Amino acid sequence: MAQHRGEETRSRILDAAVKRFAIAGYDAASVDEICTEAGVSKGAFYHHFPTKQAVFLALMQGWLAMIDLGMEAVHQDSVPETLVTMTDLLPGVFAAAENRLPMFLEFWLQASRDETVWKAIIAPYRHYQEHFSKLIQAGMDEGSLKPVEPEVAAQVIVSLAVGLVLQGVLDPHGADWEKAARESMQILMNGLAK
Amino acid sequence: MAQHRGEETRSRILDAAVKRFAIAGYDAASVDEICTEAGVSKGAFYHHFPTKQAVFLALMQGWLAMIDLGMEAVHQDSVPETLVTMTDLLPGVFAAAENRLPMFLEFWLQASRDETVWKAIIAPYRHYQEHFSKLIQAGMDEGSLKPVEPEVAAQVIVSLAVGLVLQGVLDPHGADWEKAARESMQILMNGLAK
DNA sequence: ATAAACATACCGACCAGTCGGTATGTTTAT
DNA sequence: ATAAACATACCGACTGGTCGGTATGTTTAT
Repeated sequence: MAQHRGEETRSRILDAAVKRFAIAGYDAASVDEICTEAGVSKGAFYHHFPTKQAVFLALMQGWLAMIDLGMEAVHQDSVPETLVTMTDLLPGVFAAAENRLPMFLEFWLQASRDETVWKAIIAPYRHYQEHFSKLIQAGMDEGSLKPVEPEVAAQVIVSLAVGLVLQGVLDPHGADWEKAARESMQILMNGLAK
Repeated sequence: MAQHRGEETRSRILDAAVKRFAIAGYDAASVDEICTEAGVSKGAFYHHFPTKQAVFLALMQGWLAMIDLGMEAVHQDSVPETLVTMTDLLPGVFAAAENRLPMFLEFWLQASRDETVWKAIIAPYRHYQEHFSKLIQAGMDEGSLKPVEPEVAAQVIVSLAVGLVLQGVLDPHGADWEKAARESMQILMNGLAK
């Protein structure tokens, strides 16, 4: 059962890292801290990950893959319904992510400065764009959406989502962000749907 | 003219700091680096600012005040026109900010973790929200907008702006963000205007 | 036995902030 | 007028501590 022990340690490190990164941020969260939180030695840490950044990247990949899965899973009868349903999912995302949300921002920031991180984040990110783009194209094809440029409409949706998340991070009690998300999509739909 | 020398030094430090912060980020940009960039000694630095964070804060305040001024300045005949005009301003903001945009993100991130920074950023931020809120209320009063909750509509607009800026930071060449901004507001207007 | 898994001690680089001292004006007293 | 007293601006070596990563030794599973 050697692998088991290893896997356990590895995921303890990952869990601890996400906690520390979320609270203190990537730079401020020290490897020693993460190890303590995980109840693991530094040797174990560097046995499983070559660098601190590798942990960060692993976390990011996992997060990205999760979003991707959740998004692809939603399929309603019509495109507008699908979009609204996705919006209904957002509160769950907010609640589940809670304190991890600042990490999302950290991903973004690191990506804007670090070539390696950027490459890791940009592919799935463009994938989202494309997903929405196709969704909107489908909506136009099925006649439920007005004719628009799918890419632009997709950008609008993604921008809105990103902006809502960001504001949720900055000012969690400044507004009812669940409601804002729902109403936002509603207003957008008013502009998009036939 | 002792003050003159002082003012000059102070602004050199500020300029250097914005450069270094933008390139390397708050944590990674060392005070020594900033001093070198500014052609100023560490003593001078700490003569003008009590801490590194004070410089960061000063920068942020200036930035926030600038946005505020720009926003308040726009007044067209009708509310929809005003909103569209504000969108037309965005490209200028993008261009002028260029490499400083990651700093904007840094502000956000710091604010989500640092009480001091948060307090400094949250007031102007809520002020923007309120500004848009009133604008939309005015639009409803003048009959150019559908009846909606002004706060929510304002959140949508701010979210969209924030999201667009963020994506501009992450993926500057991934899309025509100027165009995206303009079209976004157009779609929103379709949903909001009578 | 032996290799993977883990622990501990340690290294060198770096960094925010301090401090004693200097230089460049500016005011005051004579 | 001018020198002493004072104030502001600035310099750069130094400190105390942190942190990512490494080296080396020990345990554990097969």
